[in-house]
Amino acid sequence: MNIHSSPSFRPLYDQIKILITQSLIAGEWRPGDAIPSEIDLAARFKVSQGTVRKAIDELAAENILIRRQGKGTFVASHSQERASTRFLRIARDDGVAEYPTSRLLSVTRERAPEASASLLDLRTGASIFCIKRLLSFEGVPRILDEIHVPAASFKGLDDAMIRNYPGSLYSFFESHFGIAMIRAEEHIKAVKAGPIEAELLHVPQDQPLLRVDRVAFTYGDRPVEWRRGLCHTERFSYVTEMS
Amino acid sequence: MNIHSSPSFRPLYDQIKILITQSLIAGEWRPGDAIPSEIDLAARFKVSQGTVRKAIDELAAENILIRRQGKGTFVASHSQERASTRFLRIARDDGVAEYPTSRLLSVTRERAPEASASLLDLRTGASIFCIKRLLSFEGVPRILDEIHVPAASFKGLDDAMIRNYPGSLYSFFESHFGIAMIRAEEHIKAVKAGPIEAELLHVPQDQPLLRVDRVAFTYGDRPVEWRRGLCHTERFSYVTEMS
DNA sequence: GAGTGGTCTAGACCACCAA
DNA sequence: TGGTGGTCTAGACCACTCA
Repeated sequence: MNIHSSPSFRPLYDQIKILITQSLIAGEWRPGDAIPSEIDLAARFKVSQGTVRKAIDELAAENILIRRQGKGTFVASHSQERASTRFLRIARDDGVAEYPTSRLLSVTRERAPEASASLLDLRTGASIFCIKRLLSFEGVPRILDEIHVPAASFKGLDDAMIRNYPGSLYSFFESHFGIAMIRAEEHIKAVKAGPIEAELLHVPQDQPLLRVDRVAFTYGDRPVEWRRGLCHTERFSYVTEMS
Repeated sequence: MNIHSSPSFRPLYDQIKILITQSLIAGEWRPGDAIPSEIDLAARFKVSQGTVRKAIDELAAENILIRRQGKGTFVASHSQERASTRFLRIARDDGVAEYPTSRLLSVTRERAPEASASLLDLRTGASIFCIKRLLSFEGVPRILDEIHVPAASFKGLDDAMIRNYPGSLYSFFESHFGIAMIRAEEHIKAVKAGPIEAELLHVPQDQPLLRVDRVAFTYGDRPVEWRRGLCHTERFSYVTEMS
């Protein structure tokens, strides 16, 4: 198969990546599912197995697919244990792994403020759901979250659905709305606690807090969530790595 | 070539990775240098080009090597333009790219406190250099850094050497001591400015600051730098990505 | 045009898993 | 035992850079 025709040369495996991503967007394979074997995909796309392999390798490197030798290749899901810490970067300083408990404060329907609207590619004033919650470690409140998602993509979301769901919020988004978060960008500042945060987080007013603003993306790099977390970092840190 | 002898199976390309890394540790190829071509390396290690290729691919993914089509494969260096922002995650909120200016405050020889010693695999009290500096954007001081490096690895480091060096600190470490930083872990908290920080950063006492603790590693995942940055995040944010 | 990395293929064989 | 991903090879050819 020959697609080498400069200019605007695009490798075959890159085109395969796009085709696989399109199947993910279309929901042909859902989070947790196994996708067809490399040999099957090679036949389907009429390329060699090696080319499919390279496409899958890259998607696996982006944490979109997960390879398991002897079993198959799976669509990454936030319901898997290994995903629990992927988007939660706050950890105990003593290194003990602990997953926080969540207390839902409110779920309301609102008009998107300019700040989150522009980051979500919405018009200011577009309808969104606003979720507020409090995350606690060892029963001590540490993170106050405010989360905005477009109402159009999360039709029918309400308080009780979230409250009754046992897993993480992203796992909930997957199973109820078919929306999988695959990437996020965060901007972090140090701010003073205001009166509301101070009360909810059990800290004095003006306590320094980490303010973590996030935009999360689903397949095709489409932004679908904005959130702001205010975090009390006593005995906890935001942990990150760079290379 | 057959190395498939379970148990303790280790792929060939993984062994090649280790051999390349050892050459980097030994200084056979230094940051900025071109390493031999894939064909030459394949001959040297007596494996196929494809196997060398996979080893280099992984090292390139870790930002240890850099491939340039038509030119060769190079050892990553902090002297390259593309590296300027790799380990500097503080950026202007308005998105304008700006590289800070540095004012060196002091370079002293000290005994390692327990905190940094343990993270650098040194005995408490081991000899270190302590560098203090102030980074400014648009002439406004934003980041107060305290940096610890083992004296044994940075023999002869002094004030004037750093002051006269035109590039970044990591670029300086590379060119004068042959030590290349390839990876770092950071722990971030929100803290109050004390009197010293307040004065140097031109902020009131108790101003919330980002406290960024870093351990940086060189080839072979050897920790060689500890630093603590205190950062005034007005109109600036710490930016990070996850997937 | 020579040399480098980049793509694609075909085929053999190994490691791992489940039935 | 059969199916999956994982490794390794050999070879052909393309894209890019530089002299």
